[in-house]
Amino acid sequence: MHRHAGSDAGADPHACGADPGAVLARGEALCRERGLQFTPLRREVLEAVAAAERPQGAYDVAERLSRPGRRVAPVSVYRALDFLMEQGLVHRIASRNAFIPCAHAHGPGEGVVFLICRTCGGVDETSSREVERGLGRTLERAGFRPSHSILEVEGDCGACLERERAG
Amino acid sequence: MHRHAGSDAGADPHACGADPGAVLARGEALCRERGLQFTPLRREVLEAVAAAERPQGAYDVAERLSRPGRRVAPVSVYRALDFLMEQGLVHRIASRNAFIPCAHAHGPGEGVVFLICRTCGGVDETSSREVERGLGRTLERAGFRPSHSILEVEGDCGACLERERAG
DNA sequence: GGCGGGTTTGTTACAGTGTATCACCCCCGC
DNA sequence: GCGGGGGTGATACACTGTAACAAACCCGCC
Repeated sequence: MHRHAGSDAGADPHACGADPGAVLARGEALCRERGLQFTPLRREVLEAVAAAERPQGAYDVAERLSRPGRRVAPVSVYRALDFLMEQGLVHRIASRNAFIPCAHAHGPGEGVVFLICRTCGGVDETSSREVERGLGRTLERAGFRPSHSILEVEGDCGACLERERAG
Repeated sequence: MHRHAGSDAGADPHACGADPGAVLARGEALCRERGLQFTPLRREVLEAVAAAERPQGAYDVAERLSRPGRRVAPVSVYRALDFLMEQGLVHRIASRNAFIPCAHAHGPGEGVVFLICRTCGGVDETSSREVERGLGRTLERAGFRPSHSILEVEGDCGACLERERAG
């Protein structure tokens, strides 16, 4: 899954994980542009995360990439994931200890909302200027200077609600 | 710490963890009212979390409660924490795998924002109708029915910013 | 061509977080 | 007394993440 769920008026829609090819292409372009190495391992890890329907744990990825004759240790996956997160190519879902791909660039300070479906397990990513603005005001009132924030919502996605209604 | 950082106009201020006695009193009252057992272990776990300045891990609590002659296993602490969370007496900070006390009742569906200071490690709890409203609209637009959400902001709290400016 | 230095990866070991399972205990109602 | 349910103790285990060090690799430079 990792569909995009829409965002505030004016924001670009984007597809998170909808197309592994697009994610890989973005990773490659982005690394070239920044003079960083898009190594085979990093590519494979990104590919594994992007190909999955649901958030993948580091150990899931390690298992996916391991075959008889080639073992990929979790620690290697963690390093690749750290790199990919720094570059904004994957996100970590704190409430699940798992990772999802991200195919679009986030603006600086732009808030992201993760929509985690408890039925199908998929995760959508969206953003909201409304939430961002409200949060900014709230933090200001509290005298708190933010550096990073996570907003994860668990519930039922539209598709699963529809399926439930029909079935 | 666990100070209260203020909330939207009209919302009651509340002190999370500011007064362990108040937290315990609320726990006791709430269990009596709901016909649940506020056992010694649960009380001790809540007390340990409430007395701490910063979020406590389950293993921290287990260590705190253990003395020569009496060992409290982490698993027991987890069970107590699960109970306390269900009753809304403690919150879990997902980004830290740790727990903080909560001395006030949250309204149904009321959003809570955790402000995590990366300098002093303390956590403030606040709420914002603005954020809640914006999030509600965003979720509606996405066709997503929420059951539970977490909003954690990491940064620098006012006190630490002040201290930095002075020192 | 060989050398030095930074980055990436492999490997092992370990720390930290959370859960499953079963036995025991205690209390309460029948 | 006796059965049953909730709570706790205890052990073992699964899952998540990091530290430390060695080996491989790449690239510029002499």
